Amino acid sequence: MLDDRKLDVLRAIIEDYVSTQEPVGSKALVERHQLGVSPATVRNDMAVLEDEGFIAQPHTSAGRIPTDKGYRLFVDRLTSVKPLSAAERRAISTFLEGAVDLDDVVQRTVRMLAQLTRQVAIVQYPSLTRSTVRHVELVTLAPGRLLLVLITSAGRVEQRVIEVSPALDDSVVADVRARLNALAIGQRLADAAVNVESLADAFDPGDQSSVSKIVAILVGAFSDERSDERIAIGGTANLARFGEGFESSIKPILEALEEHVVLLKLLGEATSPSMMTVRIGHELPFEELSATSVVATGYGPGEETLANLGIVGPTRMDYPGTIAAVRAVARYVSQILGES
Amino acid sequence: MLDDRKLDVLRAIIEDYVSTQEPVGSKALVERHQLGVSPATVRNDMAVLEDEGFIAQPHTSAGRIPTDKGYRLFVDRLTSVKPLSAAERRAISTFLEGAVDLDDVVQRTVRMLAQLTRQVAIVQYPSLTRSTVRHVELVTLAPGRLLLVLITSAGRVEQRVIEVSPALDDSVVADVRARLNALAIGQRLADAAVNVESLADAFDPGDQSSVSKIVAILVGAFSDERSDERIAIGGTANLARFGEGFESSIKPILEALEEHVVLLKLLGEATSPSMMTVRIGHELPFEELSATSVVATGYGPGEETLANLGIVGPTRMDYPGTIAAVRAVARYVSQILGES
DNA sequence: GACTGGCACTCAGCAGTGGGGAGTGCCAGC
DNA sequence: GCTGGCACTCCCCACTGCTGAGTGCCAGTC
Repeated sequence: MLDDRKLDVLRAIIEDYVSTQEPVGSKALVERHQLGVSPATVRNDMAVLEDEGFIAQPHTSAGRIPTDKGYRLFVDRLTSVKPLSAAERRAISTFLEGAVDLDDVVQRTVRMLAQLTRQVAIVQYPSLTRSTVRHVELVTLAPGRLLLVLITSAGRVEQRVIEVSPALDDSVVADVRARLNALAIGQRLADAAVNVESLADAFDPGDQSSVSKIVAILVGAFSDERSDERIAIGGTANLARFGEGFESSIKPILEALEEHVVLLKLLGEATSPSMMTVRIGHELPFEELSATSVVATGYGPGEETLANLGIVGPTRMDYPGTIAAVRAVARYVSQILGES
Repeated sequence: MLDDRKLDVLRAIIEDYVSTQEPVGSKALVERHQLGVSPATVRNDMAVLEDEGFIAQPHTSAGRIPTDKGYRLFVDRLTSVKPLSAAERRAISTFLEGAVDLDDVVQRTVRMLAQLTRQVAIVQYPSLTRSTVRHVELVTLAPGRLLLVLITSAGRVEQRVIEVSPALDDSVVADVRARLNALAIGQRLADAAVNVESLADAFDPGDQSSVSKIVAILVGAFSDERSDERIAIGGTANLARFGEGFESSIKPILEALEEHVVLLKLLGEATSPSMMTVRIGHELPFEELSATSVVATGYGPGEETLANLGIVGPTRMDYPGTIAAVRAVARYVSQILGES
């Protein structure tokens, strides 16, 4: 049904449309690509492609534009990821390596991604619940006033100030700290939460209520899903670039960017770092975003996915280039997180 | 030169233009406002106002629109802040009081501000350098590996992991901690930095290099100007609302929002919490933002300014309402920060 | 002197018109 | 199965004339 030449025609249409943003006709197509056939032949192929739903005509006497289905076929079968240039790779790695803490890593990543893809970039902060405990610290600030610090494998630091009454002896605090660490270090946060739950039982009745409170707050920090929603956004200025007839699509995107819940859904369920998710137009679970595509992937050290990152842009985008950029950035971030 | 009626006319023009977004003519003006004179008279007044540069005509046979100078006069002399409704006040206070930590306070503030003003809201995180030290904590994570935690008066917590070699005895660590706190608590960060500088001299020669390192890192945290640049943005979706002819102005705004340096400049030098800064169109230090105004103020407990917050919107905005909202939000945040 | 009604004038915006051009579908021929 | 040719469609653009909102000015009135 779709022989090689028809696929070539589809590819050519998409490439031209992406770069010119205008419907492409048969004549222009043979001029710009070495298809080796005449416009008339291309027209016949186009008619077939249109029947199959891969391209469409905005109006009778216009060229063709790709449909979501056309982009889908293109992404799945007609393109191989084009590697980034050496200069780009170098730029990514040096820029990301300059980061001083997790916050900085995420900020830099989102910038880098926006710059490379010239789209709106979204980076989810490494999930707390999916990381492991590196260290728990508990210190007395003042009698009855404790500071609890939780450091995770991804370098995230959470702290809580706890008021306990009655106050705990320093020796008890030290004991709690030691036991907490013994039970939690190296565990995933969810497991650690279970492990520490009954810690208070081991203490003097007089201290139990205070210890319980500490444990409760630590468990709360372990499972704070608010922190899973933290997200960084960059490159919104690129939205203006989409423009010229794309203005109507910019509003729903801006709205989506405000709603972190929507964004998280767009980034999708955690995919493994080696997998790319590309969702095109109506494939997204939001009708208003029918002119929008999302390219996302997971990231994290090794094959473990800590969180997702990706970009949002018009369906009319350079998929090979974008996919390559997203993948490359995800790899570098993963690597950096692995090191620290 | 400008009698009361002319000022009334200017006020009426601004009010109508802000609500309709269209040039307003003399006839419409007398119909919608009780000016007590005929259109012809209004026309004469308008001619004077135009001569003085307070209003302008987009083209010969159109109504008038206010100039930046017109808005300026309006803001300075023709308007009194209209108080928020009781419901709005209640909404602000309950919403902000639900915040669990500083990050949350800032996030909620920016949301609230965007929602109330229907503009793009910007909130600068409480400045580190301008706050005082509440507590410094120093604990041993492992031999030669220390965790330094700095808690400021605004509730900000900064932490650093420090590797020292040779490792310090726990007793030395405790001593360092005690001395640091003695020197720093209650001080402004900048002063604290000076105070602790020569701390290392008091220790054994063998420990001095390690202590110096700790001090150096603490001083670094005290004066980390990166943290002064932290900013939260919200309500970008409101940009789309500006639209219809305002599209050309949306791009520079998006670009400004990307550049935190620009934003900080827009928010302006720290003004006291009781002062509002309104900068209109060309009064802003960026030419591209000539169709944009900024309403900003400082916030912080008491008369002390910790940082700024404000909104960015089209020059054509409801100044009285916006000023009232910004002021109210700033007060509530200040109050909340004062409590915690 | 200040206000008003009247009037001529200006000009953006809109609808209608018509040519040009890009692109198509189809068909007959190779 | 490909190609050249041809009739057809219809967007786009430039041009036109009209309408109406709005103005500036002037002479008249209180």
